[in-house]
Amino acid sequence: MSRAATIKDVARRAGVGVATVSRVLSGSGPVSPATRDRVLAAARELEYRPSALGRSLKTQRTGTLGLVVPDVTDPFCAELAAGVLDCARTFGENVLLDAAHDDPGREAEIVDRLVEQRVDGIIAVPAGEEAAWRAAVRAGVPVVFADRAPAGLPEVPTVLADDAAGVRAAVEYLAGLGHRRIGFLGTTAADTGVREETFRATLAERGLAVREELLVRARPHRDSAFAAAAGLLQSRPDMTAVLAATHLLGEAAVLVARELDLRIPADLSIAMVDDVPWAELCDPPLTAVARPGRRIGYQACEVLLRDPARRDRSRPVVLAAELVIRGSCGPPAGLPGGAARPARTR
Amino acid sequence: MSRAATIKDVARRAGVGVATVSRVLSGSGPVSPATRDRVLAAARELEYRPSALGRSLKTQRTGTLGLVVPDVTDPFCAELAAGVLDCARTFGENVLLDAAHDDPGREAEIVDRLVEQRVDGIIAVPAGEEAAWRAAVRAGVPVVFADRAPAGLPEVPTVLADDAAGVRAAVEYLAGLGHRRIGFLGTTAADTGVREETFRATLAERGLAVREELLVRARPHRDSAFAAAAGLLQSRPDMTAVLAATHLLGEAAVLVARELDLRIPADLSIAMVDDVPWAELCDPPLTAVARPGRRIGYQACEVLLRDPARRDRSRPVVLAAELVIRGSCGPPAGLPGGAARPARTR
DNA sequence: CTGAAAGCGCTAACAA
DNA sequence: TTGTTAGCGCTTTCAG
Repeated sequence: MSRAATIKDVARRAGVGVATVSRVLSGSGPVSPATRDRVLAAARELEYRPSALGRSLKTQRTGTLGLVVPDVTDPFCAELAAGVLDCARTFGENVLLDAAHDDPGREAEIVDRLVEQRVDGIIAVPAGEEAAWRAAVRAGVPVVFADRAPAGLPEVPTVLADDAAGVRAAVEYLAGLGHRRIGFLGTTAADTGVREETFRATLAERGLAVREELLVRARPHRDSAFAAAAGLLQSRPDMTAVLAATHLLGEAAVLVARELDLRIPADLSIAMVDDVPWAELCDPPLTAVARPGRRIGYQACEVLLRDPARRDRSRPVVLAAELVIRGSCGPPAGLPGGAARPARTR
Repeated sequence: MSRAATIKDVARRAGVGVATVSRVLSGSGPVSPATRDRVLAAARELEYRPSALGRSLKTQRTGTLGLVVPDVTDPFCAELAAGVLDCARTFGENVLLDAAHDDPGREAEIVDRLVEQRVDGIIAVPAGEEAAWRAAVRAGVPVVFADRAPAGLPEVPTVLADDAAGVRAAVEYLAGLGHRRIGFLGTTAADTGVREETFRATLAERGLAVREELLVRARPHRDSAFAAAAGLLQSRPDMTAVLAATHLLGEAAVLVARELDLRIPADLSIAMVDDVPWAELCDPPLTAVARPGRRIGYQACEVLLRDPARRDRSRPVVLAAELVIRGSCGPPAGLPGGAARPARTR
């Protein structure tokens, strides 16, 4: 294997000009069947693979787009990425992936590299700081936000899940079951902000008092989630239900409850946002707000690629989130169906 | 925002030649401090971002590598991808990702596109067919296999988990607990082949008979996994333990056991290969063979990028797999401690 | 220390 | 219908 064949090699071998080879291979322009065959044959014999580099340099389109997520390992992000991949494929686009790990500096660096690579566009689940994204937009790279959007960039098209509706459904479900003292496990990160607000608002709508001591916020890391859950569950034995605003928080709640020997849902009902795979495997299976990660990714990609002209100037696309009811929630102890079980202390 | 600035614009603005700009920005060659400053200033004022396209065309290196996995949504693949991303970052390489969904045709198509993009190398969890990979190798693209490798391409460097050791540990653990009738849930896909072989071999080593009726193979899809698990658990009530060769199969086993009201581990011990997140959330938590997906990805990337010369001609890198013992396995019913145990041990 | 110029592989006018 | 040619933006000799 010497050097990869170039369009020139093919042209020479087929006894035609490079333009003809280009025409044949890209299917543009008129070519006589005879020459077409000769070119095709030459290309095949040389195992010619056109170089995207040359083409991109000329056409100013790379046929690849950037995808920036916080963490590929997170099930929601993975679903979202899968959606992007699906859609990109239908458009024949490649996907350059990177993880920013909620670090604005790292995110800025990634965006920088994506711009250097001259991607045709970027789909991002942004870490929050808008600086990096302003830069991308200024650089002329189309950007679409997915799942969340930094404040201050309303002109960037966005595809979101209807978190508010999901949380509202969950809280109403819990309240409908008879719960009056419902806890909330949130984070200090911006994206659980609307979840908390909606939690408060829904409680208020139902005439339930919002008890600040039942609302706790963890930093978005495993340890912190666990600590927050432990603190809440241990210090508030009168709490009969809890809503976790993320699957990490949900996981923490389940584990802490188990450690505390709380029976679910008899002693404590648990629901969470994000219907990750383990929700179903849990015992009892966890009630969760299913947010359509895959569809969000797919749509974000579609918004980016489908007629870029109209892309801007529209309000966010909001996709429905659905409450998936499983076995982790029940009436609070003391209510019909709940009282039958012995009340456990601690 | 008119047109993105090019190196020419910067040169003109700084009053120097393009070569000087290139030298300054790439840090190569000697430049007087004065001109360096002028160039830097001009670049900053113009918000100049060098184009990777021009550079790549010239240098014949794109600074990006391809990553091909079966499915980004699979927790193991996601971990592996995260490892690749980590390592690629330390080398300043970008990662072009795609999912082949175990479809050889699709995989071939992906490889084709990667070659067109002139990636510097490809890391793949291959679907099995070697044709596509031969083509890549012939095209002169360095390839490294991760987690599995198609037969017939021994010259391609490979990074694997020590599945055999992991399975052996699991079977010995089960046998040590007193189980004599251990079932095996495998797949028709090649990668669970060594797991099955090791399962048989270990049984034999311990002087236990291999009962063919306790070995079942599913196609690598959710439904099939479920059907296989249901078939095995329902028809073999005398089986006291089962080893699932993949997490999908493990999931199926857990769900079916629950449906059948089997107590775990009192009625049935379950262990599986791949320590996915839900293993810990399960009740009881599942004993599993933890295969280091992240490290596999990291190492595969390292092998690809770190001194490419010595890359070939070495045997596979094999990373240890560890048996993580949790609560899903216990002595079989009928043995001391087996029958007496309460259903919900941890 | 710096600039001019030759491509890298391809596409798209423009000619023929 | 086909060939020639001028770049796309960059790096890299090679002179100066």
